[in-house]
Amino acid sequence: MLKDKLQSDSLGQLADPTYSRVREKLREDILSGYFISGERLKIAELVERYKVSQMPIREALQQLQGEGLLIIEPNKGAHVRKVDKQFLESIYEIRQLIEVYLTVKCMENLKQKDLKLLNQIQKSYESAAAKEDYTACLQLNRRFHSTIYELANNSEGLQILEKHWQLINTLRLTYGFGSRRTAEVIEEHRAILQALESGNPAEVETAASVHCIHAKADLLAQMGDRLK
Amino acid sequence: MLKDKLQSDSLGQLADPTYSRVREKLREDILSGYFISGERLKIAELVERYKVSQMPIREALQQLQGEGLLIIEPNKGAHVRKVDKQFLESIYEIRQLIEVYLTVKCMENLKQKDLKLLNQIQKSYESAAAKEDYTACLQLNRRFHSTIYELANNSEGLQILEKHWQLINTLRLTYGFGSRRTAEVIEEHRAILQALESGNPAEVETAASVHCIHAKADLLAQMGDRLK
DNA sequence: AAGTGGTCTAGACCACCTT
DNA sequence: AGGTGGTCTAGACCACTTA
Repeated sequence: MLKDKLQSDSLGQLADPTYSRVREKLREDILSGYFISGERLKIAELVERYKVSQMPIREALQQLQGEGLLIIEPNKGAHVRKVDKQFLESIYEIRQLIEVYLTVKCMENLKQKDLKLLNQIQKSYESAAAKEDYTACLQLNRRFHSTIYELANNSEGLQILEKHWQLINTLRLTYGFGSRRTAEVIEEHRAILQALESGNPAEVETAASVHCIHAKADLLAQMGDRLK
Repeated sequence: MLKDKLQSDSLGQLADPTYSRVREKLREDILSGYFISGERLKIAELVERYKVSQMPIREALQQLQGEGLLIIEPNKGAHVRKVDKQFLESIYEIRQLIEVYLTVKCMENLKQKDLKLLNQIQKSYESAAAKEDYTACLQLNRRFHSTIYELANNSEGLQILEKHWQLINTLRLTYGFGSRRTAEVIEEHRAILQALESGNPAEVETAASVHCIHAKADLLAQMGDRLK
């Protein structure tokens, strides 16, 4: 029995609901610049473009509004939020506050086995980087950080950082992938690990800050003139 | 020509779209404890309860997921997020980070006319408090802070704080309104204003922190045993 | 293997902005 | 007043879970 409906990806997992796929595609189309900043998104056009009906489109729009990429006004529709330098900087400023806070706070609950796990993830990252497997790098990078954040026991902060991740990850995939920053990332993660092991909050704060600032600078540099 | 459809509120403004009204009502019903923590919300039930069809329900659910009150899993529906002490504390921790940051950062752009406006808002607050007009107090309190936040030029932080406001405001309206905290709020706002006028960042940081910590303590006290 | 409940489609309705 | 486009309803479809 052939299920031609399934548009499962190469990982072989089941197809997501339509609204999820539309959301991903729309996010890409906004961040890649297909839709112009400030443009009004008309549902009829999107229905045409993505070949689905209104409901999944609207759900996707709601979700992207939650991510800050759209502004929806009742009875007036959705506008694309300007993704300019100022927007990205505002996100990274907030990110830094939260990342540093959570990384320091995780020390309260950090056990030996957690440090072991982090070191293990780090090792995997380093070997993925050596093999130039950047997809694995992205995933391991994320796992490294979310392991730390989850230890901090702060659901709100975690949720905000997850939201940002969607956005940043899409930007990374759109503009220059396989960043040559892997070597730097390895250094910075090592510094964070070492600081966590030392148990010195000030050291952790510094290491986390540095990592975040560099990540921001790298992304902005990669996007370069396409911004604004 | 009678428009019996309009369920406009006492302020005389036009009725919001159905999904907005459903969202507000649902938020109330979640925060007031009508729905139990972790309960699965079935669309059919909500259709019954709010007397509307599925689409506005689903849009409201999406938006509340964005606010962190719900967790939606594809093909599995929506669960109510536990609104317990830990959840509220995680929100206030993040709030404090952002509030303090934005309040300090607004100093970069703060002009004389802005200080004048803030003093004016503060004066209005004090006279509303004297008249025990708590609805006006809530609004003026919000205006005081959003005026400051907007000067900080950080759209992401502003958006997060707005999101929190929806939640906190609903909690305030649900549990003990007309808080006896107005006198304290007046003092704390004065301290913030004075710090801003002094131009001393450390002083601003302290004043903003204190204000946020007290707000949290007050809300938790008001909710008291109803938490957990 | 049936049932429950989330998801999608098509079309009607109605608010807002033109002429 | 007419048109454009957002919003809502009803019912079909289909994924996931019970027995």
